[in-house]
Amino acid sequence: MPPTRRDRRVIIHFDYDCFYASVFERENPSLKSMPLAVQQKQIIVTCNYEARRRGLHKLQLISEARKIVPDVVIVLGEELGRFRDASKLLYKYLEAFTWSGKVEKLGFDEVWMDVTDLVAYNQALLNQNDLSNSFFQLKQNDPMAGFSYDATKIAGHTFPATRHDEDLESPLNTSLEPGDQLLVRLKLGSHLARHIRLSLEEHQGYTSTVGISTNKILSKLVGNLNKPKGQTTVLPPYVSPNEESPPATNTNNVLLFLDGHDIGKIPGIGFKMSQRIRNHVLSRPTKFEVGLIYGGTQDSIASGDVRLFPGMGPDLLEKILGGPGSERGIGGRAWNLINGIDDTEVQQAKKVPSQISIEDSYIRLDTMPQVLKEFRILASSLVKRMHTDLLEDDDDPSSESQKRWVAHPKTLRLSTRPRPPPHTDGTRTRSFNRISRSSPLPNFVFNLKEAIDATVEKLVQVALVPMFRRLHPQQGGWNLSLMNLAVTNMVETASEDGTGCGRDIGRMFKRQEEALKEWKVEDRDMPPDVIFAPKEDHEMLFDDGREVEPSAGDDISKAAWGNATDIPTGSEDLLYPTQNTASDIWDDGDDNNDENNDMCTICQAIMPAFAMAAHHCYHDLDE
DNA sequence: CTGACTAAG
DNA sequence: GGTTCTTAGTCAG
Repeated sequence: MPPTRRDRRVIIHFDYDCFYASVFERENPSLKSMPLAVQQKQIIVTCNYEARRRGLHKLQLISEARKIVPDVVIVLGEELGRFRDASKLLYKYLEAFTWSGKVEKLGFDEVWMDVTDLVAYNQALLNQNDLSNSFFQLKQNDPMAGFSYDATKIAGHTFPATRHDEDLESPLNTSLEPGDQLLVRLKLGSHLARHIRLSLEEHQGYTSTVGISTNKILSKLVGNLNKPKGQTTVLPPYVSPNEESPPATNTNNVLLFLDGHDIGKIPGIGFKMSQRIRNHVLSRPTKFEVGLIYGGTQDSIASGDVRLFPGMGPDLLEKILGGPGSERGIGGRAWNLINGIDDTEVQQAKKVPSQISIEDSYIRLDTMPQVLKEFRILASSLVKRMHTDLLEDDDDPSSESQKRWVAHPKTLRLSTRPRPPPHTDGTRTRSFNRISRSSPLPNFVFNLKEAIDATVEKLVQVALVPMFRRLHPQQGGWNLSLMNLAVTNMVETASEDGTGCGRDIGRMFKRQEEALKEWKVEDRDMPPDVIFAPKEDHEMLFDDGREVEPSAGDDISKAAWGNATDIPTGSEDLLYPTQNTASDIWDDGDDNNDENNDMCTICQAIMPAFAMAAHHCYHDLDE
């Protein structure tokens, strides 16, 4: 039994055409007429359509490409900053069209927009007597902002390309069957999509390929039918008329469209899942060429083969896909997907990423000096990324500082991909598995006054080297093919503009944030809820306080920093009270926090117990 | 919370 | 499952 459809939304999916190449063409328009390829390491990650016309394609070896198109222009695309910037700009441009703010990015070059509200508004505006001269209003409060369009026609391509059962040119707007209401909304959606797509090209210089439907997977998949710079709408009917009708695929455009796709092409069904499904449907394991032979499997299974397989349904899929480690409810979700049902919302933009990571791959990385060198390179990029992505201009006139952290990652993670040592019989079981260790992120990385190189060096010594030892306790023998550095576990800093999203979570922490604001370090460089205190065993201890023994601060010695010149010269790395006494910070509510406050034995300052360790560190370093 | 894994571009 | 580099999410313990 196929699940019930809820086609109440209009979703547009944007995919910028050969995005990396387009970024370079924008910077240098003369490239547009030439075959252009973007290189990372030894492969072409993307190329423009002139290059494709001459036989190049994505993920091709550079050497191969040079043979096929000797005069190909190859640009290096390993620095992702320019792509990130362009992606952000285009995202902001698209976001401005929406009323709901439901705009979701996938990677650098894809965006979904939920335009249900704009479409509904403009549907109500239609004049049934003059549909061909309609005006699409882009703003609710400005009847002049918008564009003219012919509401009797759909804009761009459709799936199916021609409709067999109904005349597209003669729609009525009201009191129709649900399917016809859907047609009207998709029509408006297609005109809006075209307008935005052409605006994007005219004003930003990027062409895109667009899909229009009622959910995320259908809009994404259908766009692929006409690329580049095309758009495609999935036409109704989205449901089969009724049970006694002929085979569903004749009358249900969603299934007609989806059934032809390889099962692994359905978004959400990746390699592992499609392999397990294939194994079951073919009732034998899919055979891979065991060696290095390229070509994969010749056993490809269409989505329709799966959907129509005897006994297929959520329960069977649960048996196939379920088990330890699998997502709960995966069977039902997969069943929905192959039926073209995806009720997941288009997510509103998060202002802060939930993770920032930097990685590099290596042919051979097996000595500590090499590792240290790469640590410095990676950590330096990471700290710079944190600056560009997590700092914003501080418009607070009462402060002279210009930047403040919008979020503080709490965790630092080091991942490596060890190359498995050649086994006894010489067979190398190459694995691409990663292993990782994480630790609290030291506060000093938030210090904007220190030079980046100094911050990086400290980070390497106090955090990365210890983590590396936990990851690879052996003295040698390892050889890494990849290292990745990440900061995760973002804690958003309370924002003053009341429009900040995540009010529910904000409310939870509001009281704590308010209280801790007073404990901020100069220029608000520091996270309000994290402190650190060096420990005697050359490892750093970081915590949110309540688990730190009050005596921890006594263990501090300059030796913990390796050498004296690395010691922070001032109090910049430490938290200390700036204005209020601690008592009025913690005594504001029904919670009884009195026992959390302590007085410093040296300077008599009152502060939460958890801050005492760091505070003592401050005194110790002054000696 | 940590660490492994899956999926996506 | 492969190429590169990155992000997001889920699950077990």
